Amino acid sequence: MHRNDLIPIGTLSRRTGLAVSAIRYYEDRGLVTSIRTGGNQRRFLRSDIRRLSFVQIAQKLGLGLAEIERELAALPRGRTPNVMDWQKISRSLRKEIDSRIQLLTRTRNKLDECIGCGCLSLERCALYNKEDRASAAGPGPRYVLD
Amino acid sequence: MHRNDLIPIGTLSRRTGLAVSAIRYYEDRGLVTSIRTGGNQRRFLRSDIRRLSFVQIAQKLGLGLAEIERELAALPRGRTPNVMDWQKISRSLRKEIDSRIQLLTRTRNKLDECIGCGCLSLERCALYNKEDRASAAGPGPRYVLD
DNA sequence: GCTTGATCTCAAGCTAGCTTGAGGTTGCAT
DNA sequence: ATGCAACCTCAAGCTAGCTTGAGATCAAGC
Repeated sequence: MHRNDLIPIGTLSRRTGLAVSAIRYYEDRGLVTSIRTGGNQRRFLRSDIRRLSFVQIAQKLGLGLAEIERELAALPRGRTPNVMDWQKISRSLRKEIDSRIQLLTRTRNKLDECIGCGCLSLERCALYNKEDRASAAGPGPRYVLD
Repeated sequence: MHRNDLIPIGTLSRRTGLAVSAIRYYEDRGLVTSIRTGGNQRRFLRSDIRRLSFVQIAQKLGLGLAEIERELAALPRGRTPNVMDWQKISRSLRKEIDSRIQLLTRTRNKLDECIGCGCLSLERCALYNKEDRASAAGPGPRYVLD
């Protein structure tokens, strides 16, 4: 509503903790959009602070930028997201966390069995049969939660 | 128990599900070692099947190759690892899983609070508010991430 | 008006973790 | 002894997710 609803990239950087270069990269990737001033400088909406915060949280959960973009697609276009919008998308994220916890728990249980028999690599080991590998595939190197 | 204990890279590939090129890469990285035949072909120990299986499991948990190498350092050198060795290293992996589950659970709880107040997009939300304890750590959604 | 810091574009570089391709050799079955 | 799959090395390429650098422009305080 006021003029100061538009913030330059440096401010967005400070408010999100993201590097300016990262924000520009995200814009290229379509994760966030900006308008330009007469002098061709980017101006973002304040609500983009939250948008990029969401990106960071989702990333920590192991989602790739493409997946995050898909999640963000649930947010309205042309209107600043409201409480309901964020609730909806947050719940989606919660489901993601739940499934990851489940996967880890299953893996842990299987590892427990394998500690018992010391097998770890035997064909019959529950941890390592083909069937299981398919279902457990996904996270990859991005799945680093510090 | 003589020649049979040494396997070529293709066999190791089939037994682990890893690509031949990946195994060679791991050898370059020092995750596994081999001896050479007179014709310069690699020969691995049967126990390397288990070693590489461990690598894959650890990778799924989000560990980088460098970290995995550190874990593997716990295995004996010059002797084929026995059940006890693998039990020990498996337990180490189990701890890793536990801590990841804990982190996810904490994150989920915080996200729940935010769904409860519908705040993920509001300035006063504990997740994003710069003025509360989250801001002490600096900008960005640290409260959820840390 | 001047200076300084913030911003711009575009291209290239970087880490991780591999794969792919070219060109050549080995080893085992027939 | 021959054929061919499996093996070898080395270099380059690929995806993801950015960063860095060059060279230029913009915006704001004094």
